[in-house]
Amino acid sequence: MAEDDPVAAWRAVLLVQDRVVRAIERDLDRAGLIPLTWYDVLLELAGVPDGCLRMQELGARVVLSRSRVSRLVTELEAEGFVERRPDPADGRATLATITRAGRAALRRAAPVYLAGIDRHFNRHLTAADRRTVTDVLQRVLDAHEPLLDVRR
Amino acid sequence: MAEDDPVAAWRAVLLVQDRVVRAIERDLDRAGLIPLTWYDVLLELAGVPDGCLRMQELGARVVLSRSRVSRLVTELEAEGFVERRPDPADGRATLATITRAGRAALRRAAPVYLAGIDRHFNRHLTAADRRTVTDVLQRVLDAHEPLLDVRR
DNA sequence: CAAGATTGAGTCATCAATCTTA
DNA sequence: TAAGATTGATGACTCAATCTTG
Repeated sequence: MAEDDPVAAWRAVLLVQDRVVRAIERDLDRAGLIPLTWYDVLLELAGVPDGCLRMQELGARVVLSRSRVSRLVTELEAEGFVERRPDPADGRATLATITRAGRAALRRAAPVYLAGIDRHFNRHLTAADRRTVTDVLQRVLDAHEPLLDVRR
Repeated sequence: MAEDDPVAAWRAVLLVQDRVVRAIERDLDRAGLIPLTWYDVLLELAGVPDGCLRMQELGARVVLSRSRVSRLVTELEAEGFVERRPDPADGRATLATITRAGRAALRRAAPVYLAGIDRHFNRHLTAADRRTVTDVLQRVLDAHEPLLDVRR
């Protein structure tokens, strides 16, 4: 078995990300729930005390560009899951706030999302494996963005 | 430190994939080399004995849909990096074959690509970490696609 | 009819330019 | 002048429908 392939670990990350994301998206779609990008945005907002974040902050926490987040928030607003309001502290900034309906949609999707992560990913790792993967990849991430922590 | 977050390891995979892919794409672009999707396709073709693969096989090895691969091969063909020919064994199938020019383009991009993987990913892992990540994620992959091996 | 590949049409995502406020 | 956010234009990607051969 060739353990010395310098690209194997990286290829594994690429392939696993692709297969697992597709699987979870399929699960959510089949259950008639919100798409994964909506879930990720709502989850970030729900995870912060006031339920609101500046557009920029939101973009940094998610794997999407600022402009994509802007369009996504427009869609979420149309659905009543998020509200936009100006930041009182800085007139240039916009705060996206999760609504009660947004939290409800998130709550409905959560079981399927968590079950998906479990079934398509966690199930195949021991607790120790998960810890190692988290720690190791956190170090990679630190090199790219020192302030981002994968643990919420 | 909260080691019990059931989503942390998965989030780490998501974020690392995004940050590292973007970094490598930027490196290739700055050096005036082929884009990452072209690299991946050419690499798969170069890695197989005859330098040719059925479109379907190619799609399965890369993180792209069959239709995307079809369009990509059209672009690569226009550039002279790949040739299409019918499979003599099955008239329905098309074989994509890497050309001499394709191998040359791959060879030119390889140093930047490999340096990117090293600088943006491998550098932050010990050899033991890499092995663990590879083995663990290979198990996840096996559950999705039993026949795909991350080691070439 | 099923398998393999390609194409038409539409969605997703980004970059660069623009608008607004600091 | 720069920072924050949005929009116009464009490219990347996918799904479903189609064409061809087994």
